[in-house]
Amino acid sequence: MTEPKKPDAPAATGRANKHARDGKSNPTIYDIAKVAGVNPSTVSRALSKPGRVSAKTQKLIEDAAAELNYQVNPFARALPTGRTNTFGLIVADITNPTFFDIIRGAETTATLRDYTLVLAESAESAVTELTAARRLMATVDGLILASPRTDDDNIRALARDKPVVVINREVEGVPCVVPDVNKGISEAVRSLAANGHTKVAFVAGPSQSWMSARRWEGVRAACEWSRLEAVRLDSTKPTVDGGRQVARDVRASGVTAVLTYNDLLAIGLMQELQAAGIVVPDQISIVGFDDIFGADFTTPPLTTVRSPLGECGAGAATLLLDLLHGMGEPAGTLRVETELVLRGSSGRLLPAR
Amino acid sequence: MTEPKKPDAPAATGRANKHARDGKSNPTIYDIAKVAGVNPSTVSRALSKPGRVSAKTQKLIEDAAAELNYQVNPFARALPTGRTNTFGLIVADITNPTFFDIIRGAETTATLRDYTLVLAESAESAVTELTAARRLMATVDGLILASPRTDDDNIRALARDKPVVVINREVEGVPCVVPDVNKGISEAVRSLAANGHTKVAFVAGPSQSWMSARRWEGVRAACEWSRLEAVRLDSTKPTVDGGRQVARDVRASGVTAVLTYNDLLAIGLMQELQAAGIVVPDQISIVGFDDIFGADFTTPPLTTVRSPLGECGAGAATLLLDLLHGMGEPAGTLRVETELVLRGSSGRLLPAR
DNA sequence: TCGCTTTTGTCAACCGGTTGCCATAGATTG
DNA sequence: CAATCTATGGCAACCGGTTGACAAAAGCGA
Repeated sequence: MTEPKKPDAPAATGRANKHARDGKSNPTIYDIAKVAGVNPSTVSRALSKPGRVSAKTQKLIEDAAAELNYQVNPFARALPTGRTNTFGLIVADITNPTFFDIIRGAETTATLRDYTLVLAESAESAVTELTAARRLMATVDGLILASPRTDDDNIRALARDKPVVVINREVEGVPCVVPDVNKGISEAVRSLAANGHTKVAFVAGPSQSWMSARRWEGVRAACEWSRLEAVRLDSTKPTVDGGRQVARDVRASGVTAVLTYNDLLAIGLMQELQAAGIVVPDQISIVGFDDIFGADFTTPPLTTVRSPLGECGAGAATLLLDLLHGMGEPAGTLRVETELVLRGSSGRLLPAR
Repeated sequence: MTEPKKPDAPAATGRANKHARDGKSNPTIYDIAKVAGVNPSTVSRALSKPGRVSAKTQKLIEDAAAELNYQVNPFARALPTGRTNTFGLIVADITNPTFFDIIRGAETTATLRDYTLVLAESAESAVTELTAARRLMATVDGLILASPRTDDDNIRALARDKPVVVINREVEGVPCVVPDVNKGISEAVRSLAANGHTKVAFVAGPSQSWMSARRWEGVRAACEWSRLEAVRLDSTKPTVDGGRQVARDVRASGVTAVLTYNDLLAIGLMQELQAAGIVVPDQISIVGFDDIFGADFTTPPLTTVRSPLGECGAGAATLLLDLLHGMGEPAGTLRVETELVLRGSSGRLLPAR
């Protein structure tokens, strides 16, 4: 009974017909083929290889597809080709607002180009991150790593498998999207210098954070240029809580202005200092990084070096998709501009009363 | 030169061997079968049907799988079964912090149970939402809709296809997770009443928002109970900006306390009122909803009715996964508690100076 | 009108698991 | 010890597109 053709059948008297439809599950290219009176492979070509079939047949097939309300089965397509029209995005912490805009930028670009975004979180752990990355690798066409904690070699290993784009970090041999901190930082430091500050602190982020190192470098260089003294303080974690905890060190350091690794730290620091009766910015100026959601909720609103996070997400997605479609070269770093957003938390030092 | 096999090789004389490995692509169950000396179908059973094969064979196969570093091909599995170990989450706005915790809750639960989360955004549009939902439906096992804008009938239609769970809205016949507003609201209103307020306003959210309607109902009922006068004001959009815009109406309404549909509106409103020189809470009390990230960044920090958003996300994911695994009944609504978070933006009215 | 190139459609073999059905071997029972 | 049952592994047909090879058809110049 494996004989699919019935030599004597007058009409479609489907017996053990292989691709018989019973109106139950979704229509397939076989159904379309039957309706349009062509071979299934012709349908496949019409639907995915523009120009491969004649305009006439194309139209015929498209009409049949529309009539049947056909939708390709992504798995059936993925099985032989490996393509899934999907890419993964791994962030360190979904509730960290730094990533919100990155996620949105990537999602928007994905949808725009008919891709689906798969999201995973690493919970700030390098091993979780790598596990998630490996897991995703199986089902996506490419991967975006936002502020990855994994080391360079592992990232390169992933990148050998499928296209990978890194955000907020530079990895040799892997395409990256990083905010160029210099412009924003020098604006910030110049502004502080102009307001009479002479000694500033930088509150660093996680020790393995590539970006934290870049920012500290930038701050130190800018301070040198402006002839300010710069000191570096460590934080326990890059959160509001971490900011509160570092307040002691900040006061002890005797600086009149602070730049922090990120806005969260800045906000926590400001809260703690204010709780201790210190007036911002009269007694101390505070400058954050990133301009996250909520940075302007504080009183005074936070001065910060804005990174165009949405742009980073969108840029990384674009880079990845271009890579997937064979356009453009594999490596290279995309730099996006940063700028100072001057709000109320920084300004002129008032003489002590 | 496309001939990879040498027909005269002495060993491993794979002829037109169907599942010949060349060490290139990923190992398959056929490779395992060969190594373990069993049939591929036995491998399949050993790997996915616990108990179907003998312990001895099981071990044999597992060892071979480990040795080859085998990973199932999700597409090959999905094709015949339809199962993908994936579910979708659609939110109205990725950058709205209300959804952050929902996303995290869902993601955490997903990872915990070996599922992958696919995220999509509807950009607050009912049609985009439906499109995204339909698109996702093809590739996921189930769907979570957070604060959907689509109408009930369309949601039910989706739910007929695959399991759907709704957050922040009740849809007859579809399992839902909703914060039970009453406890939090009555706490809030009682607190206002105790502080001498007699007339409060509720700033509503989007007109199609089910949750906004519930909250207004809750506020009105609680006010009636506490013998307060309640008025309802409309907002243009449920954002910080919308909050700023509604400030005029709030002042015109002559109330001394305001509850807003969400924290974003509350924050915007507070900013605008403060900019006009009004002191919060001395001259007006403000209470938000949700307790989003950043609600405590403001000065004074925002009093708000907290919804356990993370719990909602996790609960919805759990509900969905249980449904997918045949446990539990299809419908029913999961209610989570809300509570008042008393911070500085509400309190006793000071007599006008 | 004929041979030659270019389209265009068909055939069939995949991609890699899953699963119903069946055969066999070992266990159980009378 | 024969008869029956059950646990286990094998066979082969799917799931639904994709694609290389090829043949039929069409276009075209001489």
